[in-house]
Amino acid sequence: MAISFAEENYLKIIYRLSESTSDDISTNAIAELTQNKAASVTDMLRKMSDKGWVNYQKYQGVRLSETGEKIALDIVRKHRLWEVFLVNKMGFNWDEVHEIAEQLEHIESEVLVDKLDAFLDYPRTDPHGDPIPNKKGELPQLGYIPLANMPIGKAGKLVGVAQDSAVFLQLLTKLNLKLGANLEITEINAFDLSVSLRIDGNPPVLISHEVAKNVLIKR
Amino acid sequence: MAISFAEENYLKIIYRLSESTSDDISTNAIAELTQNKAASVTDMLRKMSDKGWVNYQKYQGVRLSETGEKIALDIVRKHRLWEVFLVNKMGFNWDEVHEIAEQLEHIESEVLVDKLDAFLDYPRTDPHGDPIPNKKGELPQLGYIPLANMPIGKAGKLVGVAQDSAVFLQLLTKLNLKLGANLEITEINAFDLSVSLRIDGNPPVLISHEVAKNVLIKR
DNA sequence: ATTAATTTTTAGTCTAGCCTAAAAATTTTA
DNA sequence: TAAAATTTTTAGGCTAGACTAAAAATTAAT
Ligand SMILES: [Mn+2]
Ligand SMILES: [Mn+2]
Ligand SMILES: [Mn+2]
Ligand SMILES: [Mn+2]
Repeated sequence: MAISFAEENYLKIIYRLSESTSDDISTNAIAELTQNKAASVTDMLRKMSDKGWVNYQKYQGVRLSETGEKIALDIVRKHRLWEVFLVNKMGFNWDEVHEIAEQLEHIESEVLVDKLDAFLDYPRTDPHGDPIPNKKGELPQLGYIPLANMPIGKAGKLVGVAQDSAVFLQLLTKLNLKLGANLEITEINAFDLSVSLRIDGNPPVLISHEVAKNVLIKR
Repeated sequence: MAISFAEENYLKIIYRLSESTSDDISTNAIAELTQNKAASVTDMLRKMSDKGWVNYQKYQGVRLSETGEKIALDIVRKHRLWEVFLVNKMGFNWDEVHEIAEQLEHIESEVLVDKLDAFLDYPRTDPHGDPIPNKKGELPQLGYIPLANMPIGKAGKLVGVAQDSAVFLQLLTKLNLKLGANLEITEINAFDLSVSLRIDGNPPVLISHEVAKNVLIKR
């Protein structure tokens, strides 16, 4: 049996949750991202465990197996390559591509993915600065850090975002924060951790800590 | 509720069957193309009839309603545009694209289809010479006729195929029959209706009636 | 015009993937 | 450390879309 869209989506979401923690992933966390109820998640975890894609013990949370991670990385690769296609070739904005890529990531053809990769000139990152796994599932090491962690007075380049919700991306665009911009923190306000930020040498503007946490820079 | 892949496939297949007849389409004919059993088709026809996409009376066969035909034409449009993309931009051969387009045709984004259409320079036909419906569902009138119907001695240009199975397309390639080739029938053998054919001025070669029926030319 | 063959529909089942409500386990709080 | 709150699982149910086997309708052949 071939893998289903539902299974692919679960694996991808477990992968995403695993990126930001070394703990086992909870049923509830998965339920929130898949937009399903916890009971449905439990069901699916049992099935995927039987298939050997995850290591799951009830009440103990779940982790991807090696096979599961490979599958997840392949879907992530497709998702991000298609996003590059949509932005670079089809002229979409970076806040418009997520839903379409969510569908395109399930297209099944290894040859197509390779040809697409070549057509796009083997991009290392997607339009949000996220790294694109190669054919073998290896991620390029990018060394990106959240803007919120950059010391005052040092300059860095905006190279990615830690989130790709449309509202967030649209806010960045409004603030003139786009990929490649030169950033320097001039001040951090102790009260709310908001940040005074110089963008491309212009007079500083104020952004929230929430934004600063989700903007990725390279020094 | 959004339309499902299964429903889209049924509509597209009923459309395809309707192209070559004005009769109502039989349950069995649909079953053969969808690769399902007749009982499953009956089930689906009832459901699609309730949704107003087909006119169906049991034992009497089925026809697309106006809405149903619009949906079908939209899927055909997407299928054929994606085929052009795969051949012209991704470098696939014309016998390799059908299965992938079968998946891509279900991607839901009107904007994407329009952008793709523009990206491909508004093609009028797909890699098999089949007409691509426009946004409104109108098909360009191409005036293609089967090679088998061309009179002896007259010349025509190969502009399409009436079938796109991989074996057939590969045979054409082997026979050096590709889109754009200049064709002239020099002889038709009464015994088996096989055809002596001059391709681009070369010495005549023999092709079967079966092939001649499925090659489309414009005079 | 019957009978036989074929086609289509009905009836009953199955699986995937979801749901709600209730029970059980775990974690937090007092 | 016992009670309360939260999380997770179980139990039972639902729909979409398939299936098989049997019945009914239509079509073809005597
Ligand atoms: Mn998806
Ligand atoms: Mn992305
Ligand atoms: Mn399809
Ligand atoms: Mn085609």
